[in-house]
Amino acid sequence: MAALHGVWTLLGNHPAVTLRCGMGIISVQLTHSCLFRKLCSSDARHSELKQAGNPENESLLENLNLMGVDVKMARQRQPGVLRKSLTNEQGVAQFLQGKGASRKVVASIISRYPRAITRSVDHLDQRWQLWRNVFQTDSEIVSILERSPESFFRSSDNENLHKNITFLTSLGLNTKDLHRLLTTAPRTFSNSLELNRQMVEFLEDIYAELGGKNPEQFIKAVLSRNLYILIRSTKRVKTNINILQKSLKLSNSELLALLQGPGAEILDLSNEYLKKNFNNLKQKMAALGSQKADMKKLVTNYPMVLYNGLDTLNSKLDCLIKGGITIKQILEKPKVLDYSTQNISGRLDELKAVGYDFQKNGISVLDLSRKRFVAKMEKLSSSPDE
DNA sequence: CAAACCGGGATCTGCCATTTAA
DNA sequence: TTAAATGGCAGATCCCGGTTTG
Repeated sequence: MAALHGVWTLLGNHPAVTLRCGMGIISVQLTHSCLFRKLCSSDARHSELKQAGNPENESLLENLNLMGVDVKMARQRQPGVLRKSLTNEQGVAQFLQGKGASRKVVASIISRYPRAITRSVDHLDQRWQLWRNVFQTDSEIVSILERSPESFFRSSDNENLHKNITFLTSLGLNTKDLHRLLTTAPRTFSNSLELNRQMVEFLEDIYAELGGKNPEQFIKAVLSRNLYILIRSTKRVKTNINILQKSLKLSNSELLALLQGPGAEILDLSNEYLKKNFNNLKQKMAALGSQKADMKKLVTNYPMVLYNGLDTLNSKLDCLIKGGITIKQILEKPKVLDYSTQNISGRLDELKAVGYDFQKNGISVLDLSRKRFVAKMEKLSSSPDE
């Protein structure tokens, strides 16, 4: 059974097919023929194993076409919507256009999240008002809708949305925090209140376990340092915290400081990615001849180092070393790793040309903003001796 | 004055699987 | 049984400049 399931997963991406073909042994045959028919047909619509009694709504299709909706995309995403007899595509389109969305944007929204057309105008009105509690203008909301239609439309529970806003406010997040949070991770709004609450409670628990005394500020610190936390699973965050603690052998207070400090920024990374980067960093550091303690120091001061993928990080380090920078210097100024390899190597070249002495002057020049760096270079070239 | 510190901006969705509702 | 709702996942940095400090 498990094997079968695996096979279906591998064959992939046709949950509707799988379901409709049933779960029994005979169904393997059926599944194959279903897939076969699907694969062999040029026009998915007609061969799609649509059951006899439930065809797509032709007039709806026509409407959508007229509106410029990519029907093929819509069908692929939410086939059920196209079979509904009652939809509100006109109302939704008018509503969105009234808020400043262009025809094209509306079409794109519906193409990417067809279920949008099942919402009533009243319902949309309500939802829009709720979003306006956080966003100052309609156009801000429109731009988020354009970016991520799903964030706005996936849930139809306005009451839940309202509770979420109340909840987030109750955590002590001010308007600006809220705005930042929802601009960046609009899905947060559509989470169930329960899900958001679970994450917050999970963080509070961790915090208490580690002996923290001010949960409210901890939550605020973590959420504002990592706006994606609330759209991650507690499992993921939990695992990452464990990875950090185990790999670095942190004491409670060290971990606490890390989490409410810069460490929050890497909590949303996928577990495997974090692990991989950790291992790579460990190896790389060892290869460069630094101690275990250095690793701890680096990650503690600058957790973002783990955000860099394996290749990126290695090439950055190599580039610095090649330019005559020592690991010791990098450990003192890990922020240089913030910049792209390109940027770093460009600067190294420029500095080399004027004979900059890193031993004497340190490597802070490397993590200046471009403007500041240019100014610095001008000064250096006009008075080459300092 | 420069260096160091620090937070924030851009953007981070679109898909799949499972559960719930009708 | 189908569609709706919801949870979860993979993906994989770079840069700027205001403010504080020395």
